[in-house]
Amino acid sequence: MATPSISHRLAEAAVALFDENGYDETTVDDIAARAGVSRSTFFRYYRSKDDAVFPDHDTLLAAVDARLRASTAGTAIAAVTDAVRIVLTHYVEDADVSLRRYRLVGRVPALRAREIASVARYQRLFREFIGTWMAGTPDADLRAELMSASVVAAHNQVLRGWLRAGGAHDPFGPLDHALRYVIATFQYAEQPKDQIVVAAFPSSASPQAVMEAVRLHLTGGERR
Amino acid sequence: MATPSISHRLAEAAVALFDENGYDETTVDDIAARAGVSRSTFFRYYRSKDDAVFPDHDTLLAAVDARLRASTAGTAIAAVTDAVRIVLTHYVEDADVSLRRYRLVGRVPALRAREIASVARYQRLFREFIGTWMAGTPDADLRAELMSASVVAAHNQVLRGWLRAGGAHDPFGPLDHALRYVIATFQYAEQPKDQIVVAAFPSSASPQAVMEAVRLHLTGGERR
DNA sequence: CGTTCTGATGAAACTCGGTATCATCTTAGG
DNA sequence: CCTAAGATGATACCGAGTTTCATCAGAACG
Repeated sequence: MATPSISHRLAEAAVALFDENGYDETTVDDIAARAGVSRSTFFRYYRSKDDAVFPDHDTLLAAVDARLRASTAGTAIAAVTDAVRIVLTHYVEDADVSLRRYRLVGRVPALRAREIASVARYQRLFREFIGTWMAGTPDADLRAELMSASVVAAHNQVLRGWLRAGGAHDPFGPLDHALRYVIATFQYAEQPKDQIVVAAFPSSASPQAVMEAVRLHLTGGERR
Repeated sequence: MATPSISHRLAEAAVALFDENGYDETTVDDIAARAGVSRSTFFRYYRSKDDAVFPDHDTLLAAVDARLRASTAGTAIAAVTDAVRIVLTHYVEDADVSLRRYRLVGRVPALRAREIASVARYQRLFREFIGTWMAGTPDADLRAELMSASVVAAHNQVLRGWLRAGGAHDPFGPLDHALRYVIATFQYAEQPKDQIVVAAFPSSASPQAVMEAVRLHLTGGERR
C-alpha cells in the first residue's frame, strides 16, 4: 500500500483529473505529472488516453470467453447466465470506480463511443457461443444474433439501473429476472410459432396417468 | 454532373485512397489534394477523417425518428417495420457505395468502432419509441431495451448477409422474415410465461360450439 | 462602373495524441 | 565489482483537428 503500482496511480490520476477539469481539458502530460511519471511511461501502461478509464476489459473479456468455452452440451443456459454474472460481478466489486466511470462516460462522447465498442466485443462472444449452440436449428444465425443482443442488452439495462441508483440495491436479483426473461423468450421461440399441438387422452385415463404423461413430456428433453 | 459538389469529390477521394493505400496510410492532406481542395476545406465539410466514410447518418437518423414519431397508437408495429425498412433501403439504393464501405469497415478497426457507435444511436431511437409504446405494462423498460436491441440486430444481420453476398439477392424478404420473428417473439412475451391456462368445456358441448368459442377468443382482442 | 459586403477558400501556426528512438538509471546475477 | 537486462525519461517526429487571418470571387448597391 505504501507505493501503489504505477498503473493504479496513473488510472487514479486520470479519473481524478477528468473529474476535476474535464476529459478534453486534461492532457496526457497532466495525468503523467500527477502520477509522478513521464508521458512515455503513461503510454507504456496504457495504449491511449481513454484506456486509463477502461483498464481491464481485456481480462474480463477473456474470463467471459473462458466461461463460455467451459460449457458442455446441455449446459448452455447456465454458461450464458454465469458469463453475464461474471461481468456484472466485476462492476459491483469496485462499485465506487464503476460509479465514477459511469458519470464520466455519461458526459464524454468519446468515452461513450469507446464503451459501446467494447460492448460489441462481448456481444460477439455471446453470438458465437449461442450460434454454435443453436447450429442446425432453423434460423440459427438470426436467432443467435437476436439472443446475444438481448443478453447483452439485459445486462446493460440492469447495470445501468444499478449505477443510476448509486449502487444501492443488489443487482443480481434483477439480473436473474432479466436473464430468465431473455431465456424464456428465446426458448419458446425455438418451437415454431404456428404449430398446433393437440393433446388427446382416452376419456378412460385417470388424472394420475395424464399428469404422469405431462410430467414426462415436460422433463424429457432437459436434465433439469 | 460537370462539377460534382466538393462534398462528393471529397468522399470519393477518401474512399478511393483508403481502398488503394489503407486508412492509416492516407492523410487528410492526401484526400484534399486528390479532391483538388485544401486541407482546411476538407475539415469544413467533414468533422473528421472518418466522417468522409459515413456521410449521411444524421439524415438517415432523422428520417427514422420522423417515421417513428409519425406513428399513432395502434400502429406501432408498422412504424417500427417501416423505420427499419427506411434504413435498409438507404443502403440498398447505393449498393456499390455500401459494398465498398462494408469492405473498408471490415478492415479498419477505427471505422468499425465508429459504425458501432452510430448503430447505438439508432437503437436509442427505437428504445425510446418502444418504451413509450409499452409504457405501463410490466417490465416495460427491460422489454423495450431487449426489443430495440433485437430490432437493430435483426436489421444488421440482414444487412450484413446482403453485403456479404455482394448485394446480389433482394434483402427485403429476409428483413420481413426477421422482423416478423422479432415481433412475434416479443409479442408473445407480453403475456407472462408461467401462467397456466386450462380450458374446460362441458362434455355435452358440440364441436361447433367449442370451435366458435375458440375463434371468438382468438380474434377477440386483435383487429386482424 | 466602382465600391462594399459577404461567403468560400487557402495558408499557417498551434495543440495534443500517439509512435519511435536513444540515453540513462536501476538492479539482479555472476 | 562488473555486466547485462529491464524500466524510465527525454526528445523528435507524424498527423488529426482547431483557430486565426488573409485572399478572392461574386452579389448587392449606389
